[in-house]
Amino acid sequence: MKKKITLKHIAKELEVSISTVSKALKNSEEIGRDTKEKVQAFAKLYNYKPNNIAISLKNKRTKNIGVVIPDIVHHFFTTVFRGIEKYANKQGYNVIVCVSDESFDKEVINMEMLANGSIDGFIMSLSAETQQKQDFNHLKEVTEQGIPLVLFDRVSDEIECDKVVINDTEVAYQAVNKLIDEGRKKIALVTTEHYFNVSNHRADGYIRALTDAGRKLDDKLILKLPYKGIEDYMIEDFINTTDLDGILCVNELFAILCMRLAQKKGFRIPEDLSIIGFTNGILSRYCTPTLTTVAQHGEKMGEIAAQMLIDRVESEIDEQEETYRTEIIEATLIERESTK
Amino acid sequence: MKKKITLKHIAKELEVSISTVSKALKNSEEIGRDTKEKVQAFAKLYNYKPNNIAISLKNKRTKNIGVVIPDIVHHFFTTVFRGIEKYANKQGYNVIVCVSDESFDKEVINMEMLANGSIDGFIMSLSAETQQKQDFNHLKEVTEQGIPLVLFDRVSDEIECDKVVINDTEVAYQAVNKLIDEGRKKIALVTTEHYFNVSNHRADGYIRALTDAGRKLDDKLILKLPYKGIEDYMIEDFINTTDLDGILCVNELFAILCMRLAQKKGFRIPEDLSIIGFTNGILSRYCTPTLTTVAQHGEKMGEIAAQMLIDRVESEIDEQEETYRTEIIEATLIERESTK
DNA sequence: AGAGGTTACGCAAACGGTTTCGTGTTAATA
DNA sequence: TATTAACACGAAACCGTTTGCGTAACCTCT
Repeated sequence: MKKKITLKHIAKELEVSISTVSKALKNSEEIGRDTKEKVQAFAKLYNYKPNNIAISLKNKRTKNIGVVIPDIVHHFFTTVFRGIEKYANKQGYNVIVCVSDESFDKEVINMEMLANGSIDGFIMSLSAETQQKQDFNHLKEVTEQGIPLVLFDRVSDEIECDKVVINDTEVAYQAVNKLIDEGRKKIALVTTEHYFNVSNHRADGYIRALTDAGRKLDDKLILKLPYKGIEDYMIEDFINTTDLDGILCVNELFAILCMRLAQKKGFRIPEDLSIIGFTNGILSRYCTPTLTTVAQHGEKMGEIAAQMLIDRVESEIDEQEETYRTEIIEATLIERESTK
Repeated sequence: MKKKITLKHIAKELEVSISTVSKALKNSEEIGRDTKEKVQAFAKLYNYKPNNIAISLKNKRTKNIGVVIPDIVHHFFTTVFRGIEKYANKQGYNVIVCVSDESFDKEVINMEMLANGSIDGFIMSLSAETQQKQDFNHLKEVTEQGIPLVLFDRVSDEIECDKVVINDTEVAYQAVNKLIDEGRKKIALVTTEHYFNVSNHRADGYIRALTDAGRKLDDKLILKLPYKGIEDYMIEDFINTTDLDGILCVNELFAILCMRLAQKKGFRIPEDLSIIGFTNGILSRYCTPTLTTVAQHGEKMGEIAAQMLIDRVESEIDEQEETYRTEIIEATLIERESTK
């Protein structure tokens, strides 16, 4: 077993001091040609690589970024993560992922674990429970310690930090307008409980589109589903008791479920019923009929979040004039077979 | 901005030595009651938390584990990751994820980045390119340095380390037998290029099942698809030119594609054609008809991999008698609508 | 009162680097 | 020949902890 070699080993072997070795490896002008060559050759031979931890301690910079997301078995979050990882890696950063599992407590614990020096900054999307409780103290503590934070998708106005979101309201507005243009008269919204900020924005778009078109709003056309533990009957009841010919769903799963259950009831899609979902995931592309959906461009979102974070991390501490940005990514409607 | 407080700050403020503070916080018998209380109160007040990096340097243990996987936007890998993260977190470990993107070079670079002290051990699944090249030097270097390594799913016999796999051959055998029991006469196999070990094992099961049933093997019934960049025509040609009534696909996507394109050609599923896939992902559950599939129990796989790794990491270095285990997880066939 | 034992704390090394500053040697200059 | 600058290198501090060991002060017992 060849244990990792350190500066000390090289120094002893070559009978020079540790500082000489360190400088020689950095090609410092201070060190003579011969010594440099000798040291560098030796280091290469033994495949010397400086210890990241030691460097982190010295520099007070870990080159790690912490990502805390509610779920990892989830198409949207993984695409965002891919973007983060891609950009971060390019900049020489590694990514530590923690999954909050939609739990407030886990989110807090994860952040505390990471905030004690393990990472240079956070990229996060709030857990369902955090959004519900509206308790953001753990985030505020972190930012007060001077640790940069970038929030994406599930954000909150109460937290002052950089953010990346999509134009939820506008794109929902567009989606509903598409349904209106198709001639749909009874357009439903299938959404989550109120505490998800994105769902609310999408609902706003839905409402605005209908009112702008001079339609009456009808509460019976809005179905709120729990985030976890959905049962078929919840949707079936809705479909059975409601007269509708178009649905906007705030996520992909809702859309797929609606489509399946509507098909089961004999609806032809898109002839009798148009369906539009959010999240351009794998389901949307491979279900039958394929699903018209809002692409959130998660990968781009991740890249931008990572860029914002790393910029913050690397900007000299003073120049952080506490002026935070919110980057808005333009989502796009991808038309497929579930609409006309 | 409240910067993180250190032992040194506490020591100065309380006019004691750093070591006294350290010991007091650990409730050492060496320190007097009064001092301990004073220090602990002060530490709590200022929310002192020891710096992870400093501790890592001291202990030569980071409490981080490195996960290198080919892809993150991929159901199976994310479920495995979830298992890893779950177990690791419970044991106080954090997880650094690097995505090799099926590239050998990225795999090597990622491992090198992490191997310089950032992590205590690796959990990996080999990239496509690595399997193709059969070049495992980066893995051997890591293990020679004494860094524990656990391979899952995409493993290789050439690497000596702990492994977690599923009983691919047996479960493929079972799956094909199910098709035989259904009375299928022309059972096809849709697989990947040869260099994926799991595909080969699954192919073995396919072949064994057919030969055990006294069937003649027919090369025409085997379709090899590229791993990326699949075009519809590749499958359509196969379906058009081959007489078949049953298909075993080595992954979920292949199964979904076969199903879609067969349906398009007028096949009724499962009446005319039975399809079984691998990976019990979201597609299998929500496509129409739902897909009979082999559940690989990724989460369990991840948990076991993490457990094996952490056991290794925490066992005293000497007792590693170089006796590696390969844990085999029993995959199970989940029957749905795509088979009778 | 002196020996011996506690008690309660501090010193310093160590982990593996980086970096500032000091210094001995040599060669160039006056 | 004495002065000095350039060169090449080493000592030591530092990042934040942990921990073995030394020791001053006090106590107890004879």
